[in-house]
Amino acid sequence: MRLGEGVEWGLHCCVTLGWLEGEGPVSIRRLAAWFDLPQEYLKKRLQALARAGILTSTPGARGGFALARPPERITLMDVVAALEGGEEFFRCEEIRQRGAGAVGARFDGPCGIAAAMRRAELAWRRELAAQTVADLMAGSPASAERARRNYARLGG
Amino acid sequence: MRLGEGVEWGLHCCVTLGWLEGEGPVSIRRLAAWFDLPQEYLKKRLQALARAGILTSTPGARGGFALARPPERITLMDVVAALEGGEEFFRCEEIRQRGAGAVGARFDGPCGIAAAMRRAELAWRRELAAQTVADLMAGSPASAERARRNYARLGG
DNA sequence: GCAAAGGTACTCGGATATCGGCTGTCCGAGTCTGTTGGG
DNA sequence: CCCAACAGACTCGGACAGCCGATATCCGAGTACCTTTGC
Repeated sequence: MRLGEGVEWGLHCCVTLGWLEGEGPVSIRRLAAWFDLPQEYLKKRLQALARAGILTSTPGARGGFALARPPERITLMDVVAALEGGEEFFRCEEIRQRGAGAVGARFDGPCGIAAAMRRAELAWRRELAAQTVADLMAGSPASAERARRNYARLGG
Repeated sequence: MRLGEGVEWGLHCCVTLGWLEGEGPVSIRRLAAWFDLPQEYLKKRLQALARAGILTSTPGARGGFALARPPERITLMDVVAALEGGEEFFRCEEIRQRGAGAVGARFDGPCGIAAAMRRAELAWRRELAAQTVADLMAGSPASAERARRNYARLGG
């Protein structure tokens, strides 16, 4: 099992957009050049973040993407759910109700296996929800300064 | 992102094998009939569990699969790792080091985003490691009795 | 000087191609059990 | 009665096909800013 690359891209883009706050919207072309990523596919992923209300997108010349709210109010869970669809890892197909093993059984309560997997999944989601983009920005303070410098250079 | 169905199959098989302890090895044909699952593919998944030391497989006539250790010592993490490869959800591709955004940067420490994702993933793994097959067996006590009855009927 | 027209840069959404992994099936080889036949 | 040979049941490992989702690209349409043109 594996998360899509779009999660890494989206998180890095959110952090960078946080650092570039105040510079106006950042075009997808610049963001793709920023991380050397395929422009068209990165656009698709950021559009998903915009649909989820995490980014704002302004069309037209000098348009682009920006954070829709302050980075303290964007959790990693928000980003992951927007990019991965928010579905659960484990989908219970209720195989306990099928086949010869189910003969004569009553299935009142929920499947214990599904409940156990859900517990683990909730722990994951809780941990993701406890961390925000602002935390990630604070993780490497020197980078904010460099981001502004590099963005000015890229602007040409 | 989604776990393979094999995880659900493997967990249900482990619980059932726990209930049928003492009946000798259970053949893949019976297990497939037990849950109405494709026999050949289920075999592949159980072979993976055997390679991981969770199940024992005895060849020959009247052979089959059985738990390799008492169910209290088989965690959900063991089963998931054996069936899903134990790789991490999030693989950091170090895109922070690529493109125009990386100009003039030094990347001493680990990537903060990777560290944050790893924290969440560890919470998931910890939760899975805290639950055993024995816990799942205890979840529906009436089922153990029924399992033995149905297994005797299936035996013919 | 000012307003209208056009060009440019950008996003949005859909359509399409490609690739890898999960699902599922099949087959040959090896191993153990139970039976059968000869001494 | 005993031992050897055989048949059956089962696992192991590899090879292979089909399908779906992730990745990647392209195009037409819409929108905002900027420049040019005409008065």
